[in-house]
Amino acid sequence: MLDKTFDPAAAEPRLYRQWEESGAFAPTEDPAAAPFSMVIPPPNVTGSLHIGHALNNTLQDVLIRFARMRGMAALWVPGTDHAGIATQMVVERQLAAEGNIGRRDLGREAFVERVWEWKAQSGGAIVNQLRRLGASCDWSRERFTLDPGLSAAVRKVFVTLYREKLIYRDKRLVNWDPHFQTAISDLEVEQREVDGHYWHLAYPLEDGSGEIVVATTRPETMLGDTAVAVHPSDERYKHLIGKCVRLPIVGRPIPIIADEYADPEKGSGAVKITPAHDFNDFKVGQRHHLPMINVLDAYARVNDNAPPGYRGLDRFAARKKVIADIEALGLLRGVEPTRHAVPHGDRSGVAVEPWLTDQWWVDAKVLAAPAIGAVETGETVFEPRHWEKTYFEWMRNIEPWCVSRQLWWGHRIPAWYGPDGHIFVAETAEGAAAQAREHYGRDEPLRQDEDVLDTWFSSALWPFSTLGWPEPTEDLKRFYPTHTLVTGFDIIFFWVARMMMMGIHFTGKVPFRRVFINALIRDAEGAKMSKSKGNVMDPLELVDVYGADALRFTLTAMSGQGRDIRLSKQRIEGYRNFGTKLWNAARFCQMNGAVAVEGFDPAAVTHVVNRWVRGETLKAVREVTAALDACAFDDAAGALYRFIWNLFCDWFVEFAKPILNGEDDAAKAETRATAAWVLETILKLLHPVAPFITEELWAQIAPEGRPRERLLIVEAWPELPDTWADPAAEAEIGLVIAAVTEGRSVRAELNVPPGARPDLIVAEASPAQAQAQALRANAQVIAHTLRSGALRFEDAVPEGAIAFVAGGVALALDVKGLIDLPAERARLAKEIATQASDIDRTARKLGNADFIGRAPPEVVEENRERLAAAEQAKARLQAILARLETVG
RNA sequence: GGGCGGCUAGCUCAGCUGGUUAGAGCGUCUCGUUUACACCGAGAAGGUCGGGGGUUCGAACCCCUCGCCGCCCA
Repeated sequence: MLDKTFDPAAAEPRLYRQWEESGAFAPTEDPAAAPFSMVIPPPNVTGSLHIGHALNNTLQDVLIRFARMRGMAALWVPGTDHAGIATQMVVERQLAAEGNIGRRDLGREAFVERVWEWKAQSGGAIVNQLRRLGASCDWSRERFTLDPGLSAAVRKVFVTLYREKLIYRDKRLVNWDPHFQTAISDLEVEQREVDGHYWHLAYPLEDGSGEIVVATTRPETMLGDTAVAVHPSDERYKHLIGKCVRLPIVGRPIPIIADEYADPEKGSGAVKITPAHDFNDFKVGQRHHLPMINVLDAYARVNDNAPPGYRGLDRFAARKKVIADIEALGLLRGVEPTRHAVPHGDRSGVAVEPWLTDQWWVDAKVLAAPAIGAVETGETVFEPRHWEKTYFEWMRNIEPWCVSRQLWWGHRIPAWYGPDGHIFVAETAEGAAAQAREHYGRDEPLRQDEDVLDTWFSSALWPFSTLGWPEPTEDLKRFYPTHTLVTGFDIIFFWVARMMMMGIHFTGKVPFRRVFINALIRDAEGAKMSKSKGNVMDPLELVDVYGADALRFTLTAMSGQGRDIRLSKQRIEGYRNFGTKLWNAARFCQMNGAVAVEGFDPAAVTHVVNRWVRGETLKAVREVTAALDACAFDDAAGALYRFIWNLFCDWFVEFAKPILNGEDDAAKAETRATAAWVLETILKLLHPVAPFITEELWAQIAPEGRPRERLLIVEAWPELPDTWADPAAEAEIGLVIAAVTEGRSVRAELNVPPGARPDLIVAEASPAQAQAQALRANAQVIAHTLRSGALRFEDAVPEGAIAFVAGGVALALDVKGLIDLPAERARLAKEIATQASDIDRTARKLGNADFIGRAPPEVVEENRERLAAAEQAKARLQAILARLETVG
């Protein structure tokens, strides 16, 4: 006998082990099986599972389990990302905490070794956390972005793109993170609103004929100014164009130039130009061939290109000094407070500097073109579709991608420099040496580029590098392109777009057919979860308390498309209860000997309750299947919830009770077998979302002595014939349900004592034959669920009975002496009013010639029927009320 | 400034290509221990679908406009 509740803590680890040991996570070898593959968005190797991972991986697991049960060769490739800057940051912090030296003092080799140690120590954590969640990844294929194979793929891609001139080295402005002393890509920069000032600085004209005032939020950059720009059509300054000002403090003469970048509406209309420290100014500088004077070093301290008094000053100290000096010179023309956006490094949190350096760039524009096309043609589709707009928006305006990072943890760039600076790009040092020999005519010492690649460079190859590319492996042949990618919208640019570009460029095929964008999880108040706010929900704690299934079901049910998820414990608790409900329904089946019967054919059932539930099961199977096919996870969860709780438990189990306790042995046996069959179908349907409890029940409800041949995880997904739809049974049981529901409502409203078992009267001389038959045939079932007495057929509602209408049939509960007359009158009056308003509304509609003329005939007919039914119901109720008046 | 979402019951959300009596869960209230389940059962209350226009026989759904809220990109 089952316990009263499921014990997830005890069962989950056992079940997971069972799955893993059974080999169920690997794709079937069956060559006839259609492939269904996914790659996991690799979490940071040293990270830990947060609630967003839980959502993302639950949805993937739902998909992969669904595919597996459908007999597909289901492969979910797991793995982790080395997460360059994030991981390096953690280890550097560790070093600092230990009072140790910085990484530069430690040296590259020792530092990288240290990171590997940290990876070895913490790297398994997140993978085990995925197991706790029930993720059925094929762990035998687990990959890490720094694995030898994946690293080889990275080098191959780099070298190929270099040869194709799609990767090049260039000196340009980059976003420089002075904290990490590395370049970062545009995507790693976030704009933060900060309070600042507009300082108005006067630059005296060189000829002494006056001054020109410029406004800036970054006065320290004036040390690197090489021009002042005014709008060409700005009458105020036209006469000054071509003249020079003498840059205060520095003393350098710089020209006044005409450029449309200067906005006459802003400030004085004149703008200082610092090409080496501002992206807009850089463009102006290029247009006008201005010198680019870099005045900051890698730490954002003022360098030797500035006057001596400034050298070595931090940028913020330099700002203060510039202001002070300008003021002392009498050139400060005003200060106004302002709030403006300042670019910050997303990891370091410090203001980034536009800084002029040599970096490696990927020509994203060229790679983007076919990636845009693939989504335009629908070769890859986004789900929900509207994310395609976001994708297009970015891809169509894509900028070159800075891929070099001045870090140590990552894929070292496969480029070597000769003594004269000549670049040799090759997959190996030997290859580079060979090129150099060719180039110089002799061996020359080469120096490998110190930099590593952006983490997202290797991530971009993930769908094919994990399958073995560039080797033509079996996996690659069978499982690429992958079927679906499940990820968050926050990495559409970082990751999805780049996989599209690299995938198409290197394999000629899109990396995935479908991209499902899952929602972002927030707390119950709608705030983004963050450690600093202290509102994070640890998925593992939730698993501890409620079980993995409850968390999974909650996340699935709440994953409505394109919307934030507000997660609350209350909700999880509700779905935990749902599991218990199912558990107890199974317990009921078990107590009643409802076990799977060998050779049972649901097609052959005859009892109307069984025929009905068979049809409802068919509907549920269709609904859940269609929903999962469409990634409509919330619909799938909703359909499961309703079918299991509101249909199977609330109605079928109740209907089964009188049959199982009755005298008809054939009906009993059939109902037991049907119940067992529906339950097993439920376990299959629910398994992708709630794998643990279903697998456990699958084992526990197996008939004594006959263990299951297979685990539920590899059972076949239900496919039921459409012929099992049974409109007649549906109509019959529908009437029963309506009668019981209405009857209960009436009982409650009139305070009929709960213990009373009043007779149910079919109060009409001649109800429709089918309906009368239906009620008669289900008298037992009705009596049980309505808690009524005998079912009687009478010509009219007898005195003292409370009448109601269900499914068009006039019914009454014979509660002589028990009813509260005034309450009953009020109830009837209210009911009549409801019908009257419906009649009114419908009649008005039907009275409208336009409606009759233009609405589709079936809609008109529908309304006619409704009107007739309402009028009939109203008439009946009025008659009863009238009689009640005379009685009372 | 550009773009994308959202605004439906006290709360969280469903409502597909216009025709439902606008739904669910939670919460609230009333009743209930009927041998699967109190992590339960039965019933009830609760919404002018953000405001205003328009299209249509008919709008929560389509169009315009305004107002908030959130996110992304400048």
